[in-house]
This record gives sequence, structure tokens and C-alpha cells, in this order.
Amino acid sequence: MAKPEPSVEGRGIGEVLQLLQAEFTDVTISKIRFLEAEGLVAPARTASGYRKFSAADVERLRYVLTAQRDQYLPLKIIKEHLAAMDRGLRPSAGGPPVAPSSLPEPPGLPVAEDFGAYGTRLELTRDELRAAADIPAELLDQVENHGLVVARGNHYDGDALLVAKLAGEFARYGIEPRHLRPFRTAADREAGLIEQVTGPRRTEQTEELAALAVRLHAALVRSRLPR
Amino acid sequence: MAKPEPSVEGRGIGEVLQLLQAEFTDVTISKIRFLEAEGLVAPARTASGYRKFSAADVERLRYVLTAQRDQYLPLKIIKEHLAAMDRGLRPSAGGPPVAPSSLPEPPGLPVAEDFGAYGTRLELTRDELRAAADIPAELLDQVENHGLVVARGNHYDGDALLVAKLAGEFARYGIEPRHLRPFRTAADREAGLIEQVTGPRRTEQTEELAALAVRLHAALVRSRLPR
DNA sequence: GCCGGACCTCAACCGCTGGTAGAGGGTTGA
DNA sequence: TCAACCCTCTACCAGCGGTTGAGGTCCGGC
Repeated sequence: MAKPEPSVEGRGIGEVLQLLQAEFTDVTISKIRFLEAEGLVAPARTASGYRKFSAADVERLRYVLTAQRDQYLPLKIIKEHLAAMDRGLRPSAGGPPVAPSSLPEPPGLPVAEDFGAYGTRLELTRDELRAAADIPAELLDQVENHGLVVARGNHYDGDALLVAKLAGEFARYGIEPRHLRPFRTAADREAGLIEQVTGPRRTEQTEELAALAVRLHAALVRSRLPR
Repeated sequence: MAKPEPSVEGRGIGEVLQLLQAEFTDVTISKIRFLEAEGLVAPARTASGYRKFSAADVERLRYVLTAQRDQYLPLKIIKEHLAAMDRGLRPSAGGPPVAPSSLPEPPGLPVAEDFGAYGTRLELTRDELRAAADIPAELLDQVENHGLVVARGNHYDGDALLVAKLAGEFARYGIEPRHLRPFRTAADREAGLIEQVTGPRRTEQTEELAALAVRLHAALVRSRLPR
């Protein structure tokens, strides 16, 4: 027999940590356990009690961390959103299912929702993208001209939204899309390197290497900053 | 004359309370004073020290309370929004001017073995570095030859350790230090860009931009991976 | 069969946020 | 002159979002 006990599949908590640390520098093992204790994820367990995180569990954690970091939502609220999504209320195009207490007053909240919401499953038109990223059309033009985002078909996904938003942030520091070209070049090269190793299909290995790449990049940038 | 002493116009704090309590049941006098202490409003004062709130002040309070209630934003962020609006960045249709989503600094610093969250306070000898990263001497040589880590004085810091470890991970996929050179180049360029904007001293801004850079990089790499 | 590293639980502790409470005292206007 | 209103300041507090550490188990490799 190949696998005598396939029993519980998934990643261990340490692996999950590696994966997430690429994007969220302040995640720790204890934080992940804490989030479970608070009922935000519910990984499976092996017979001996080890946590086993499925890809969906990891996605869920990513969602939580994104909502915390980019929308400052308290865990209680994030939990409600997740619960709503579990009940089938997938966010069509509008972020988590609308704050329950939405009164007429709130000074229009941007669609916000970083790329978290269940992966890259977003499909935005160009206009929606611009509105959601909350950047001027001109900036989006430049972003696109420099190849920082690309449409697939004629839709844009969550990564595109995130990139657009970040470009907006950079712009506030006077850094324009053209200054960001090197980022694109580097990303292309790295993606190429990864693909060369793991082949043209996106597997777990792909994700793992991507996480490593992002972490390496982060460490290098930090080490080169002024002291 | 109509008004002999217009001096300081506006409502007293009690009046303001009445006004706001209609909409926000949990506002109190002490909360309003607290918000002033935190720098979110700055009502005028009479000669004897009484607060006098203009209509604009009340509007401002209303904004604060709304953002708190409907978007769960922390005061620090609301304050930033207000400051941005004061500087004229009135976001035409977009609510608060783009959540800056700056990375919240970890308050205390657990030198978490991995990633010394700029607990760069480590000082390792070359040998300690090799041992801690758990990589063969040969690999460390290559890592160093390709400029991925550099000693300061004759010590290595936490970033160096992390880089060394990651190089070890990559090696397990058959990716050698020389393949990682582009990472170094990219990091150099980005650090340069950042330094150009924020100057040669490491400030909050430096950290913020670095965080943005890392996030942008992560998003771009992801977006370029096979689907 | 034993060692080190990864993982487990549970309880205690912690820093920060967003206030509240109250003592002690001045101001205003009828 | 008195009540209602307002002031400052210090002390305290609860809840949130974790961290730390003690004490123990699990698992792969030699």
C-alpha cells in the first residue's frame, strides 16, 4: 500500500507560519494558536493532537490577518464576517458582507478589502479596480503602462487590486509607477526562477518557494536600510 | 451695537453633548474631553478656559464617532485621516483618504529566533552564524561571495542570520546562492530608492516605505506565478 | 532506545487603547 | 450667594490581543 494512514492531511503549524510570515511579518505560532482559541480557524487534528491546516485554513488565516492589518477590524467583527461567508454570503464585489451597523452617515467606505477575501477570486472591471484602489485614473494608467498590473481577460484580480493600492501609497511619498519598474523586473525574474524549479503548474511547492522568495527579499531590503 | 463681546463664539461642552447624544448614545462629556486630549478636536477657549465648539468642531466629532462606530477604526488612524483632510486631501468620493495601512510596529521585541523583527541587535561571529543558520560552510562562503550577507565589523546581525537560513532552504530546492543574486540587486535598488526619499537616517518613514516595498514585491510575485 | 526538535495545553502575565471616576476648585448668571 | 456648569489632574479600570513559560507528548533519525 502506498499510504497506510492518510488520515489527516495538511500542513503543520510551523509550515503555516513560514507561509504567512512572508506577507505578515508579525505573525507567530502563538498568534495562530490564539486565533484558533478565539474561533477564527478550526484546523483538523491528528490522532495525537497536532494541528493540520488545509489550504482553506491558511486562506482563512490570510483573510484574518489582512483584515486586521488593512482595515483595522477587531477580531470579533472579522469572526462575524467569516461566519457570514461560511453561511454562503460570499462577498460578490464588496468586501466583507457590509458592516451590520451601516448607517446612512458613514463617509463612504472604500471597498477596501485587500486581496484577502478568499484568495484571488476577485474579478473587477477596470473601473471597479480604480474605485476600489481609490487612485486617480491617471495613476492607474501609469501603473498599467509599466506593467505593474495586467488584466486577465478583461478583468483584474485581487493581486491587481493590492498592487494598485500600494502604488497609491507610494504615490503619496512622491514615488511614481515608473520608479516601481524594478519591482516588476525583480518579480518577473523570481517568478521565472520558481517556475523553473517547480514546473508550470501551481503546486504547494510553488507557494512555498514564493514564500521563501518574499522572505528573502524582505530580509535583504531590511539589511540594506540605514541603521 | 448688536454684540458687545463676540469674543469666542460657539457651543459649550454640555450643549455639544446634547447634540451628539441624539446620534451616539454612548458619548459623554468625559469622552469629548478625552478626544480633545488625544488631539482629535481642538475647540476654542474662552478667557476663563471654557471650551467653545464651533459647528466645524462638532462636525469633526461626529466624524470621529461615526468612524469608530461604523468602521471600527482606532483613534490613531482616525486622527491621521483628519490630519490628511486638514492638509486638503479631501477625498472626493472615497471616504477617508485611503487607509494608510502602515505596519503596526510590534511593541516589545521578542527576538524570535527567526527573523529578529529588527531585533537586529544580534551579534554573531561567522562561526556562530553558520551554526545558527545550520548550513554547510561552503554554502555560507557562496552566500557571502555573492554579497547576500555582509559582516559589520566582524559580526553578523539578525538579518544576516535570516538570509543565511533562507539560503539554506533554497539550497534544498537546488537553488544556489548565485541564483539569488538578482534578489540582492533588487534589494539594493529598493533600499536606494527608499533612502532617496526618506534621507539617510532610519525613521518611521523608512520603515513604512520598506513595509510597502515588501508588500508590493509579494503581490507582484504572486501575481506572476502560474495560476 | 534515545535524542532533539516540533508540537501540545494551560495558566499567568503584559502593554496598549479607550476611556471613567472623583477630588478639588474656578466661572457664570439669576 | 447659590446652583449649575465647567475646569484640570491623577488614579484607576476593563477588554483586547496577544506572549511567556512550565511541564509534557510526539516523531523521525541515528
